[in-house]
Amino acid sequence: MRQKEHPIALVDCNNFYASCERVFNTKLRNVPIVVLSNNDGMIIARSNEAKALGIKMGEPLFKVKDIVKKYGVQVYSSNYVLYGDMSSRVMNCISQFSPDIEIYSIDEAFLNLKGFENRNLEQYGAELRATVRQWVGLPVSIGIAKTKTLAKLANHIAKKDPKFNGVLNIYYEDDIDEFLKRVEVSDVWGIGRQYTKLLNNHNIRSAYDFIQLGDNWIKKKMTIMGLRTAMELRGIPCISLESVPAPKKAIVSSRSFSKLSSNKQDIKEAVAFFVSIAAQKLRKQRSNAGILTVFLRTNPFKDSPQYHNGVLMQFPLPTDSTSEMISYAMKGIEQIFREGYQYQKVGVMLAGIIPRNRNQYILFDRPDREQMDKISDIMDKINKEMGAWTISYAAAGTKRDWMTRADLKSPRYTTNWNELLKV
DNA sequence: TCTGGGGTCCTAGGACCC
DNA sequence: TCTGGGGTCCTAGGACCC
Repeated sequence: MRQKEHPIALVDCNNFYASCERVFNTKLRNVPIVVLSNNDGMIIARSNEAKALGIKMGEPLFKVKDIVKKYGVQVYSSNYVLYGDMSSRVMNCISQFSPDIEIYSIDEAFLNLKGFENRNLEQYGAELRATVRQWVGLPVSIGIAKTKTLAKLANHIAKKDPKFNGVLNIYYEDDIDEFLKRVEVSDVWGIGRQYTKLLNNHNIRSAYDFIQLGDNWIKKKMTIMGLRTAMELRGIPCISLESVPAPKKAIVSSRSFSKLSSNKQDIKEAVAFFVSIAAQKLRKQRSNAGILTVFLRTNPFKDSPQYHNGVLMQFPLPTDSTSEMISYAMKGIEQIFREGYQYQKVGVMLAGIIPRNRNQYILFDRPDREQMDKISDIMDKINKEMGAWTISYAAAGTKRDWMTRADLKSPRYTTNWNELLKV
């Protein structure tokens, strides 16, 4: 017999980036706010007031300029240092409520509430919500159910319907059909644009409609992933809680230029810069990478000549050395760079990632391997203590005028002494 | 003028092997 | 003038997530 399902909670910050901006600026109460992607290109977060004005997620800023002007929408560049710090405050706070927590994204966490079955779960959720509000200043919504997908669904309803005061528990309900009927299939976790189109074509509109479909049909059209989603909606857990984050299998670092460039030197600097970031992440999780991919592309939204290309290179032995990676990346750029194009974006990806065991290969490898390890360690330490990019490879440049634009950034209120909130 | 960045998993199909 | 069957590994592409 199946083990009895225990309650799972999903805690999710409302309009996270927009709410973070609001915490430190009282003038932003009840005002429409949007937060922009890197390069200030498109809208990636909106306060409720901005949503009400019809501003859509992912819309380019220039398309809503009129609305912004007319209604005095407050516009911010994204400030990841601030959001990252606010996120860890929220997570610390949530952790007080359950020892078993999976941090799912910057603004969401699943909690295992095993052993809490006999408590009043609504009240527990309400307490959690009030505590985050008080300690960190951010509004959160909470859904509690038997599976992750149902917790997501409950959370979604809690966020939309003010009647629930931000907390909806459907764990005890024997009959959750009413809840499944009020959620559109496109709002189900795991069902995106393509599957929504497919399902709508078959006249499936709600989460409830979806789970009436036969397993074979679902599996055939939506792979095992779709079937898993259906099972979860039927209250059968298929997706477990991962309290220890798995090491990354791929590490990507890339960014759009502030303006297009056809200059090979710029491109090379940018690539070296991205390699440095990726390699640091790799060392942080104590892994080595066997494969480096370098890619570049022109702006696909422009009419100008298009070119995009990438090259995959294998290291003789898996490595975590920035300098070794840079030298390969430079060779890669030489291979794929073409004169005469306006490049918009370059980047690198590390793959073939395995746990690090630095000493393992020394016998078979270049004698300078140990030296490289020492250099990496020292550089990481200096940058950690004295600030990012205190020390870096010359190849990564110093001017970096190709760097991303962020003209509308709020101060780093919580992490930088010079930008503390003045009272 | 102006459209992000960083991940995951699954499947089909090709290369290759015996 | 006929052309198996079964297995593994890898990659590209497509779907999804935030």
